Amino acid sequence: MDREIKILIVEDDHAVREGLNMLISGSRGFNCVAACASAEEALKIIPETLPDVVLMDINLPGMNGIDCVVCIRSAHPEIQVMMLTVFDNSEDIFKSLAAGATGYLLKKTPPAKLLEAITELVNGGSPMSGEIARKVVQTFMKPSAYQFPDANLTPREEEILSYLAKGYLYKEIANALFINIETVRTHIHKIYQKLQVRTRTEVLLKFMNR
Amino acid sequence: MDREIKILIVEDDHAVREGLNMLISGSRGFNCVAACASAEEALKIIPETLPDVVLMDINLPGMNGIDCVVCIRSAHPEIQVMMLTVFDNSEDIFKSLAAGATGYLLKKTPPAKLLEAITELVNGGSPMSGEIARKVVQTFMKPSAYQFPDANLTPREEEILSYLAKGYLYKEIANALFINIETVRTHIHKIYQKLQVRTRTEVLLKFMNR
DNA sequence: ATAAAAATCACACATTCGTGTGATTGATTA
DNA sequence: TAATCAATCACACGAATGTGTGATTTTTAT
Repeated sequence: MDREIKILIVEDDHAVREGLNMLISGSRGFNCVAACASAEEALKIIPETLPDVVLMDINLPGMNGIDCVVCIRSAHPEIQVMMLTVFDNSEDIFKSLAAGATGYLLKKTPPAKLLEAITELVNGGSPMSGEIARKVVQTFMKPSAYQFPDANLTPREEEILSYLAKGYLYKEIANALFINIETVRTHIHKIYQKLQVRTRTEVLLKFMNR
Repeated sequence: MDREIKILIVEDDHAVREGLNMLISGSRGFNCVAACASAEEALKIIPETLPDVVLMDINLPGMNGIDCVVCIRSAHPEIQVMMLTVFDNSEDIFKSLAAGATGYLLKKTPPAKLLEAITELVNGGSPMSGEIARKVVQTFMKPSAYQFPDANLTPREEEILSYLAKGYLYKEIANALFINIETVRTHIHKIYQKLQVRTRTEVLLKFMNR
């Protein structure tokens, strides 16, 4: 890890782009291999420059940053993409992560923190601004934290529920647990009563956020 | 934010517990209000001490740390819990977050980073060790994102799919769209072919991540 | 030791779901 | 204009699911 980190910037605002360029180029261990003003330009240059990290704005003319991430990651899965944007709304965050971004910083991040985050990114981390991380973490809380704990499911019921939620057929659950399918049906019947649902689909919807 | 941050430690290993206690007590702006060796002890002391932050080990005698988080958060939702453990397996991570923990650090975290993370926690962030954050972020990446957009669903099929994903029965979809249930079945049959699935549950699982 | 809870299996019935095949109508397009 | 596609409806069959009721065994808790 004593090689310079090759960075490519995608940012349509000229001033911001050049600011980032100077910051990176002027920092030991970091090398800015390109600074693009559009997603299209970046996609063209990436095969030639093969950066380690892409700093990606979301709001771009033409193709947006999130779709650009999809393109980059499908062609070069080893490239780490860090979103760098002013948007902190949930939709952008989760679309970005779903698209394959592994970091998400807000533009207000101070320069030193940005460089630190880039380093963490190439070292297998996923740096996020505080409020971003909180939103990400909170998505794990809702379903299981509110409804399920008070449903008072027994350990066995929890176990069967987990198979149910994975889409296993009753007979498959029975095979996996070495019990009769009738037993599976009995358990699921009780689970449904406790969770106040009537179908497997409703269970799935409870796992998600409605 | 000029008040001292009140911290409660739950950690069964005596040496680690005292080490943390000394670190916190010896740092300006941090105040260790209690250091407990078990979850039960913590639950008893919390109402008296009302900490801002709880540092929680997972592997504890008696009640484990994750269940302890559930108890704490249900009684005191304003208390922030940071897991502090040697375990970095996915199950512990996601159970902890589901239980309501908002931070997750590994024990190898250096003291300065730990204090920084506690500060970030009370400021609305969700500090995580690098490899933890990466695992969390990766759950949002969907391989299904490839198949869905290009599945070439017609507008009507998309519409019916949306009802399907909401858990509507076939007959309910038919009523909502003023069409015959047979038509619904035909559409769904084609949708399943295009999405390469065999059950409604598999569709839901495609919507989710894995 | 006894009561309660959890886990197991059984049977019957009705509903829902997924598949296969086929047909009609209207709109789009080559 | 002919071919294609989207949307509609129909029928039949089997698989899977959900419900109700009841029973036995094991484990846990009081």
